[in-house]
Amino acid sequence: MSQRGEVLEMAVLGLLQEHPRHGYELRKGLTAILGWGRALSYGSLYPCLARMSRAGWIAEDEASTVRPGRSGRRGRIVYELTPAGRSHFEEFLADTGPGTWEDEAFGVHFAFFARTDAAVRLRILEGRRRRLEERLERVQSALQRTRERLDTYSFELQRHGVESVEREVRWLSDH
Amino acid sequence: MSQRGEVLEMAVLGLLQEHPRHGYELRKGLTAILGWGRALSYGSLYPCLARMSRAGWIAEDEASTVRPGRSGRRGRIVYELTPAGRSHFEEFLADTGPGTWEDEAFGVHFAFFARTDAAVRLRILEGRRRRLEERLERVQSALQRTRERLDTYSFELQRHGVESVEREVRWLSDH
DNA sequence: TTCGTCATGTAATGGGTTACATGATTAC
DNA sequence: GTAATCATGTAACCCATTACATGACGAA
Repeated sequence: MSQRGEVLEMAVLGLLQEHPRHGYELRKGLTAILGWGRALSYGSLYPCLARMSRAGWIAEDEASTVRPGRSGRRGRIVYELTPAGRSHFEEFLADTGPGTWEDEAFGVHFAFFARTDAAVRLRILEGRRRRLEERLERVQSALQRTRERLDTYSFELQRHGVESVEREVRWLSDH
Repeated sequence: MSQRGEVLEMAVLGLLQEHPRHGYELRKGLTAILGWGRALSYGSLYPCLARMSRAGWIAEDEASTVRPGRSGRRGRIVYELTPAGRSHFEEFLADTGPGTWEDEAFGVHFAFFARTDAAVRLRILEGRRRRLEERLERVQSALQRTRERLDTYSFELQRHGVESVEREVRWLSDH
């Protein structure tokens, strides 16, 4: 569970857990959570919402949804979590399995840390740190094995990357 | 030029510019340069090499390539740069256009900074910094506009990300 | 009246991974 | 002998972006 591809879906569920939102509004939050340089594209977002709606995780909030043409207001489709969607997201939050520590999945877990059980939070953080340390080791041992010195710049790029996330982990450990 | 999708290709050219290599060996360097968490997959690498070979940027180094079955050694296909490939890569290195500063393309530029003209290097670095600053501003203004406070964690995640690259830029500025 | 933002969607494309298929060599 | 690593490749799939299509609303 929560292996791959579900990252976007989990981020949507997480945001909708806070309160109902329509797609255009969701995008802002998603763009921040996913933390790719660019904004999430509508070509990804809307098909994803349609899929999740068919899957029964989210549903239109009839009360706040506005159909275009009718009334003075703009058309917008407001989604809310279904009970199924809510429990699916809880499962995701509680999951500390291997897939959890993939970069993207970690980012989503991280974004909803405030709503995550403290014990689970720590396990995820520790797993993340272990993973980053392994990564650094692999890079360093690859460097030594081939004995073929990587460009200093590339190495520093790698090292800075690992370092910065480790700083974040430390920052989180202090709360 | 160097717009999209050429990232992997440029990294290959850059590594082959140092000395001829076969695919399996290239992967190690590519994995480090591209700096995704995971290793580059062969399903990406080999088709890419075939494409580049057809395009005339790289060619088999007959002297060191070993066909399987013949002789006591393992089969391996060693590639070298063609003159066309070499000049294509030089063009890429000299390019400081907007596309240059996309995250991935920047990583490749960065990896071959040692072989890049100092003036071009500075322009690329400055552009990168400008881009990162814009990114930070967008994040912050989005935060203020919506007045809907992002989860503290997400915000710190963003901030740390930008910060760490800024530290890298500073580090590079000092040489 | 024109431009920026709000708002939703589809179709084509791109560029990667995974899973599969194969086989030699090296280290234990 | 058997497991890990070396070495190359293909086909199916995943999941994103880009380009396109449409239209209302608010502000200059």
